[in-house]
Amino acid sequence: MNTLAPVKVSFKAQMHLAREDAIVQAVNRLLAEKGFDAMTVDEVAAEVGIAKASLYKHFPSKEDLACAAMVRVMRRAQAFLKSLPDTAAPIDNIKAVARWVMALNLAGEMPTLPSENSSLRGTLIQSRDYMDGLIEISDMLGGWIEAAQAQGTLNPGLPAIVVLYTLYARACDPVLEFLKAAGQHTDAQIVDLVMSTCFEGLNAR
Amino acid sequence: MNTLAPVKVSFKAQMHLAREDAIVQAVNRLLAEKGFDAMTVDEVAAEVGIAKASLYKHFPSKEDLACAAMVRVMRRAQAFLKSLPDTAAPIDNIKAVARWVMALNLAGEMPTLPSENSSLRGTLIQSRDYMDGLIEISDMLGGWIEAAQAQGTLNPGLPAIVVLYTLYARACDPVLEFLKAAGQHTDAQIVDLVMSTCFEGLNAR
DNA sequence: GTCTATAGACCGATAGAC
DNA sequence: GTCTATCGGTCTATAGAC
Repeated sequence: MNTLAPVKVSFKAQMHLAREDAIVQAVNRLLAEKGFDAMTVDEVAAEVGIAKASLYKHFPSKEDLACAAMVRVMRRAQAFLKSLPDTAAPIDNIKAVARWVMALNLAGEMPTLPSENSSLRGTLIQSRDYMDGLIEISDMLGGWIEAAQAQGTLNPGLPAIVVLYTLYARACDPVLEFLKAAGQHTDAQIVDLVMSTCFEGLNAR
Repeated sequence: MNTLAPVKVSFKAQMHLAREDAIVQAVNRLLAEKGFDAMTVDEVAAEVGIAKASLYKHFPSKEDLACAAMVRVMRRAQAFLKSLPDTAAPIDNIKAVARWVMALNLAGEMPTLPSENSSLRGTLIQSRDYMDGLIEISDMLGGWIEAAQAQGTLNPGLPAIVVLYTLYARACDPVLEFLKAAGQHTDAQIVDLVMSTCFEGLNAR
């Protein structure tokens, strides 16, 4: 590092980061739109408007590309979680999170989780950034879930892990896109409907 | 057709159908295990124990292969629906269907639906067999849903289409495999838990 | 002159099709 | 068992910024 020209270095680094952010945003969108397998590296390069070779200056593989996008989503979720008031009722925070992820999904910014044996899975679970984020999010949500169950606002008969997984699954619920494709409801109405089925269930009350 | 040897022709046709059934079963299993994109035609041939070329004697493309498997699932669902008593309460029939598809999922026999813009979608919606089955199933379920809402056993505030899509989505709910992977519950317990979250919701009642 | 990004050709492997 | 297309990944030559 040339300490006599700190501005130049900073500027270059800034450019680098800005481009990296543009790349990750594009990957995030494509990942949400078509999934990991269907997304091609050429598409990503085309969408960002840079050469494919330049992509590999930033990320060593397609998996790392997708991983970076997943980490970004994770960080956004962490930021949202931390923005919620600790003084609020845990059930309200849980519902706020559910609404937030559903809105993200409807906005086409929620990558589908690679539940299956994709090559992505291996990269993700080896990524410290991803796993740390996932664990922190799970811990925060888990705390709220148990608190809400103790307060009698969430069904205490359900294991907390079931509630947690259900919330994760709702983030990628295909019902959202089905209803959007049906075109009979606005995005806000769709979120309300799925929130209702998720928390109140299908039964009459 | 040689009408002087009807037995032989029938035998050949039977063999043909038997092999076709073996193929479709294998495709069904692989489709459930890894999804359409990750499934390769070579795998299918290997699993059935026939040459890859032989596959193309039965099905013109990978999409048609998968389509046949989807039609098979659809037919099984239709058969199950028709086995349910018309005299039963509609809500009971709906829940029986939900349990049945969840069990199918846990048994590794429920192909993941191609919600995205997969090449499968096009083939499916152009398939008369698939679409007819889907429509008939949707009609039967839709009738039960509206009847249950009229009886006050299903939440009448939800559009019937939302209930229908929610049931379809639960058939492929990743929560099932998550809980199975967690290994803390038996298949029966998992079905009970997801049935609870689906119909009673996460809220305390 | 040096560094970096670009464009585009290129390679190898995989997998669908026949 | 062969053909061919696609796609992840690499390489080289050119251009431009400093």
